[in-house]
Amino acid sequence: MSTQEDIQEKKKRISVWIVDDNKSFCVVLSEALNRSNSITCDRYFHSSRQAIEFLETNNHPPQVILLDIKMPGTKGVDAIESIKRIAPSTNIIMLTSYDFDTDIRTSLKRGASGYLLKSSQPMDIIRAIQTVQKGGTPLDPMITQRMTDAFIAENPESDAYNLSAREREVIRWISQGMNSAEVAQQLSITYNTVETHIKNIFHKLNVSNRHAMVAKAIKERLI
Amino acid sequence: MSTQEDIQEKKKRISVWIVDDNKSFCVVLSEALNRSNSITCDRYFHSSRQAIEFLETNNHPPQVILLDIKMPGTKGVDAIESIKRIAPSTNIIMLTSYDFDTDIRTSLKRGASGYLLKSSQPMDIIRAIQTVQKGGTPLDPMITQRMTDAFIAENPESDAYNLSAREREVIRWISQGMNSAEVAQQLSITYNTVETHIKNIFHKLNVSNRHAMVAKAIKERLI
DNA sequence: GCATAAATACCGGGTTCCCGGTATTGATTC
DNA sequence: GAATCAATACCGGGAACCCGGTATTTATGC
Repeated sequence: MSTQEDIQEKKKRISVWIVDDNKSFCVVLSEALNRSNSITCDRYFHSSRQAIEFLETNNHPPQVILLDIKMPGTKGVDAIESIKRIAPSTNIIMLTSYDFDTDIRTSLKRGASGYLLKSSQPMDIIRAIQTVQKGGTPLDPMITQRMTDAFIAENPESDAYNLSAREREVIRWISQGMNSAEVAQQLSITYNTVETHIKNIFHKLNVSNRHAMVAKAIKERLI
Repeated sequence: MSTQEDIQEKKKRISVWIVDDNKSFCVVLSEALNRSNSITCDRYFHSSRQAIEFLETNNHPPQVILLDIKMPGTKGVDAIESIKRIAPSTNIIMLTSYDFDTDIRTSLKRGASGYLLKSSQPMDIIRAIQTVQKGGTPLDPMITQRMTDAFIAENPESDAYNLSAREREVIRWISQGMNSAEVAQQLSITYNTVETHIKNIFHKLNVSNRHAMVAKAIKERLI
């Protein structure tokens, strides 16, 4: 294989880190991942602390982190927010040996992109990494079912901000690219009212400008 | 059941429309959906045109539309963009009897949120509707696999706009709520450079302000 | 070596946004 | 009927954004 092809190959591969206290699990999984031609497992860590420290001093975060939920020291669930703060664009897939509803929910709430059982086949994990890079939410079917049942009854996070229908409507048009004047015309209300709605949304979502509002609304599916 | 409970019950249910030329399929599926306690199938249409017309004159779009991909007249794939234009927040799940890669890709590109085989059990469809409302992407496992294989080799849509790594980085920080000055500090470049990057992104994404940029970048998974 | 593209940097001026207020109406709730 | 909330509306000023330029350096490609 020539150097050029080699570089091209590397570019295509999805970069992945593993964070798991079980050393042999890390070795086995990283080898399996590297055998696939779409993923490179750059490195693995045996504690959240080590991974976060490396992330902070290094300016090349991976595209995906596989994060064990149950570890000595900082728990996986607690590491999510730190990781997301340092590397907002890195997708996190949680790995777990057991399945407590609360942990699943907490993880997804804090920014994890997926949730898999450690008993999954390497092929399933590879597929999950690919899925998450394309924007999907890889969840073990067992977990999906459990989540669906548990989540659907109560109100999801989406309702936590108490946005009114009108406010959501304003966000929708704003996210289409309209400015306040255009939204006003669209909704047949005055410019001032639109501005008031936006100010109220800012408070409810705890943001201070439109782009953050749009980002939060889309990411948290408020609109 | 009292009236209050009745109203509360209705509020919780996910509103769904079915668009499928097969009349008995519509009847059977809508009955199955209504039997669940989480979904209300408000109405069904036997052509995309009818559904779109109703959507235009009515200001209560459903939360989810199940859309057959193969219909006489306007094809399901072509209806997606019209539906998304009228009701941007409505999630669309495509139904299909067959599975061509191109159709799957086109549908997702145009804004569909999921893709199911019509041979799926009603229970699977119910779960898919719930999934899509929580932000997931329900895809039939058969389809997922096919997609993953086909998509991963070539560059995904995300590359169509030719955003540079630096530009994506700028969008990421902007979408966190930072202003240009803060992004400049974050990236150790000047305010002017950030503004230049943003201007260039505007051109590439064909938008004219930050909130549209953020919305597009997130929706099309550019960041 | 020359074209192309990415990343960097600067300027000026018009527009829009952001934020602090205040206030009225109508519907719901207690 | 008082309180609360959503939706409506207005004002003013300072900050940030948008857009039209121009320009240099470095890296990549042919």
